[in-house]
Amino acid sequence: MKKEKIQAPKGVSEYVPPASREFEWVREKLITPARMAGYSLMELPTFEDTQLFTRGVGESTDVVSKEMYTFEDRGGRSITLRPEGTAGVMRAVIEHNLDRGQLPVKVWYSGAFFRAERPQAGRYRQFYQVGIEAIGLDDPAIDAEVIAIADQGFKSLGLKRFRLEITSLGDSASRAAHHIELDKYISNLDLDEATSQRAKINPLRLFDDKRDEIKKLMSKAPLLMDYLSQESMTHFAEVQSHLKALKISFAINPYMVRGLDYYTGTTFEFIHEDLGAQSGIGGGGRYDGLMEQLGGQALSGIGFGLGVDRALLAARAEEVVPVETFTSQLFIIPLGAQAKSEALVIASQLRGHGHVVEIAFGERALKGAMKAADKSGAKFVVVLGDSELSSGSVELKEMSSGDSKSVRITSLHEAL
RNA sequence: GUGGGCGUAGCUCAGCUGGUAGAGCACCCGGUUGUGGUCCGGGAUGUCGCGGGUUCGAGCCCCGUCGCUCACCCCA
Repeated sequence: MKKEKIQAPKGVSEYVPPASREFEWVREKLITPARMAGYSLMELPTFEDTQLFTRGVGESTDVVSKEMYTFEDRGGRSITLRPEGTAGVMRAVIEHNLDRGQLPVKVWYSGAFFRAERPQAGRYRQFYQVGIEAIGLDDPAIDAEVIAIADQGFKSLGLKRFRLEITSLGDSASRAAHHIELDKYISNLDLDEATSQRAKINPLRLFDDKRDEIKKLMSKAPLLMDYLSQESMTHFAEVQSHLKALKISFAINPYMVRGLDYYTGTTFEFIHEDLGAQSGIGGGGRYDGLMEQLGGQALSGIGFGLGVDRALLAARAEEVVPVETFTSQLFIIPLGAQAKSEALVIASQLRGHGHVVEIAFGERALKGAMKAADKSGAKFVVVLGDSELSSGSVELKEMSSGDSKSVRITSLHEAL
């Protein structure tokens, strides 16, 4: 009797061959620029004390208030699957006293994150992000470098149809002054219930509304950009001049809103043009009060999170995903039991020399095995039968040309 | 959480006004004994997402449910 099939939980993204190779490729490309800029790996738990997020990300945010996977563990502790990466990094930096050493602390991470949202194109309940954090520097140059690292990651994938938007959320004094004026402005608008409710939680959200009538209403609203303190303005101007020096094009978007409470100052977003509603492929910014909020020193920080799933969708949309990112060099077809045993030994030795080697297993006929070799994409194939075993040499056949030459088994690793 | 579309072989899909399933691709085997990609021949495969209901009879109709998908919302 056939048992009922068990399916993956709703809305998760998973990658199986052959698509998993594309995923690996994207993730590696996004990580590389961070490594090359001297960032070190931070490998953290996927679940944390719930308080880390309520306190770090902010209870008023949608992410915390309605999108977290929270449960009680067997010891009665409240645990949450991480919905984002920065809070966890801060917690670990504080816990391991990394902030007591040389600054800045520069780390990168990569892994799965969880949000209980309604799935749609590019939005999953378990998704993958690559991120970096640079902690303990106020220098605008580090802001530019962080942005440049993300930009480099996307460019190295071959992406072209994306843009960078930046803004400054200023310091807390700037925001407080603006908040009062914005509230005053919004209170005079005629809004529906849901919208005014959103405005109450975060008035900046209205700037992000997609409806034309709201856009129109908000077109004369006071902008945070106009309330920036002298310091914030200077900082932001320097970030921009660094970006220009780096030849990274950007647009200032004074309407940009980020959904996490900790952002301050420089804030940015990478948006892809071919992705539909979920077009943000990466984003980040400063979070100058976060560490203190979590019980650490009052150190500033800046970082980003890049969506691996979305970057892959973007790469597919632009058709820049390499066709074959994995091919073996040699495919060995053994004929007979003794040859099979010998094939295992030869393959093992060649792999020791750094060659990618596959063997035809099972009892397939030679023709079938050749087909398998062809499909594996292997560059070379050898047939290993009785005559080869006794002579000690094989015909090394190049699949693309069909040419072959006689090679001693013992010197195969040089011939490859 | 709200709304729209969809769910038939591994994949892409067809299936007329209800009469118990098909194509292409992929896969496997073979085309005389140990060499692939083309060509030819043959073959396996579906509880038609799941559960109810209407009917003599349902892949086609109705209800529910699960999932996928797109948008709102939110964001990576």
